[in-house]
Amino acid sequence: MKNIFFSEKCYDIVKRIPKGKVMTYKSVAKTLGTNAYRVVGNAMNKSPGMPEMPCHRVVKSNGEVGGFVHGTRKKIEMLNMEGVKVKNGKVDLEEYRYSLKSKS
DNA sequence: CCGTTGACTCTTT
DNA sequence: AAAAGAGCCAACG
Repeated sequence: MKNIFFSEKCYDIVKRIPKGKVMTYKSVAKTLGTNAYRVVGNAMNKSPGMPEMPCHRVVKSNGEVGGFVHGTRKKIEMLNMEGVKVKNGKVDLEEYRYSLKSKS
């Protein structure tokens, strides 16, 4: 039993997203066993900036990139560099959506 | 305990 | 299709 903040769990999940894949805020929250998609976003925003923190691989459910500290546009370019093709500011979730069980 | 805050999501107009 | 409203829930003061 780990008594860590919800945010910490989010970071753990996000860090597990493989390159070239993306996860929606909702999926991350679901993986953590809750529907607090908002808290996931908040957690990313207040992200400590730890290394290997691909917060840019977390997107909205409708495929939009969402927000980013350096700007949404920057995030899109990063995703493209990772191999995720972003069309008109959107990601093909059908192709890049990634699922992960938060089994310890 | 209560109110505010959010890088969200879904439904209705 | 685009906009507005309602709903979701942890962290903070």
